[in-house]
Amino acid sequence: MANRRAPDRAEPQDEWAAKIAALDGPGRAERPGKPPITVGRIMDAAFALVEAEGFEALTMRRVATALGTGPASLYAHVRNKAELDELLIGEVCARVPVPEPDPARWTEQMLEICRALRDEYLRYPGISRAALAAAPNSLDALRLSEGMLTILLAAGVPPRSAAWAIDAAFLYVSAYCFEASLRYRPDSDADQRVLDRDALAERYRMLPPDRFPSTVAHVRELTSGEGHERFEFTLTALLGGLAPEPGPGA
Amino acid sequence: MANRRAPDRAEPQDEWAAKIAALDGPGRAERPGKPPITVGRIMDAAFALVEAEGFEALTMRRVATALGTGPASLYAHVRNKAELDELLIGEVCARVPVPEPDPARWTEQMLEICRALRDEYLRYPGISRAALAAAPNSLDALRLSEGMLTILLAAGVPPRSAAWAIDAAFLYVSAYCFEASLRYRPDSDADQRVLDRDALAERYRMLPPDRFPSTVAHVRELTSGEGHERFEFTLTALLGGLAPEPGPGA
DNA sequence: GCGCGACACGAACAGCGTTCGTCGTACGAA
DNA sequence: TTCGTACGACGAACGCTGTTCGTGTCGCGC
Repeated sequence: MANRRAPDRAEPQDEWAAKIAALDGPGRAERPGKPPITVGRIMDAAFALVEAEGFEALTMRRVATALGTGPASLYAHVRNKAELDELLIGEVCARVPVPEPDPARWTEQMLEICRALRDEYLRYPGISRAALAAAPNSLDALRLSEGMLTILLAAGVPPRSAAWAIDAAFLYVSAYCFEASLRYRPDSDADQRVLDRDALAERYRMLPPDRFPSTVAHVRELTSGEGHERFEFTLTALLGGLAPEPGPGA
Repeated sequence: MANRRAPDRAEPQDEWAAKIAALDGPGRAERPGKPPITVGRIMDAAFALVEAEGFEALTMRRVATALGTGPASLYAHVRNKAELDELLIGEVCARVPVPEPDPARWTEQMLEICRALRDEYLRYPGISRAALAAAPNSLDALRLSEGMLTILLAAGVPPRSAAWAIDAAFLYVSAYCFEASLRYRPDSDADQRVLDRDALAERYRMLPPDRFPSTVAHVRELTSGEGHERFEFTLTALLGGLAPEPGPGA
């Protein structure tokens, strides 16, 4: 009864409560005396694997091998691969600092959070795919959400707009990183489906101008964007639409 | 030599040219006299499968079974599962109508395209995951991109902003549909990881108010959004940041 | 010293994408 | 008409995935 494996349907609400209760406990208590297999060790191995070879290489078997054991051993500490994914995303979110709200700098503060999350995602190529699926299910992600919400509310953004904008920002950051991790695959020459900018521009230029006049006329703009300029552009535009009315009324 | 299977590295530029050249040919010419296995029949079976059981069920084996054959037979007409995915995404994009640019209604016209694409994506649950990977590699997707670009340029949006906004809009629509297809899984009771709105609100309310003050104070806004209100909100905000200066200057 | 429970693990199952080699057939050449 | 050939279709298999069952083995409490 104690170890009863939940039917994957009724229990999660209880687990959620347990997670919340554990908030005040010793965070991530890892006894240094014990050498055996742990959730922490599993996560470390998983992170190392993703960092080195990308999210596609994150396999229960490979994690187990990295830990010097078989795949079955992992399932005593992690219910699923999906749960492992969620744990990784949670840890990534936990690493993102949330600044104290400063209403004068709310846009910049939002960008700081998104940038930090982006960099953390990009450090583990492809991991954002898991984030797209698991985003709102983690307490650590909720911590980020809470931080953003506080910043936006303090800046005077209406609650509904703030809530929806946070959702959109999360979604965009994840999708951006996912796409970036596809484009930016240095080693794996196996599946070079995505093109670098020059090849893309070349392809655009090959298009028939009568059918794609705007595209061929603006190849440069379509393929422009150094570093994370597009990232900044999109989030700035998104947040710009939220600008509250600071002056006359309240 | 004629049937030389490309090393997956050098040829795609030629294939791209071939696709462009085929633009003027008889579109999707499918001889009604021949009953054998065709790319068209493969795509039809694939669409039916995804529509009925979601993108996860889209398997080479299942497509082959639906066609009354073995999986190996498909590889004569489709190089990869990835190529099959791209074909499906292309077909989906091809179904989205692109309106004639009307500078007075540019925002609404952009929304029309995005809504049509969204509905097409949502008709095939989870297919947008493939879109996130394959977006800019298809001529049909480029047709949409061209249409949006023309609309934005005609409205006076600066080219660089237009190009980047189109990218962001594509990305958002795909990510939105991907997330929606996760939340909205009617039949499969196997993996009920994602919660409906009530359960989510309940979880939010269980949070400790001292740690998540803004979240618990605005549960209603965080879980609100009937239908596609969030979709409209985000795209409107994104496009709102592009509003050109129609008046004084040029 | 003994027993019991919890943890670890080897082996296996079902399914995936993909490839190899063979088979059948249908068409062009003689 | 008959043969040769070439090509589309396919059965079987490979290596991989996530996951589970039953067994083993270790260490702690009594």
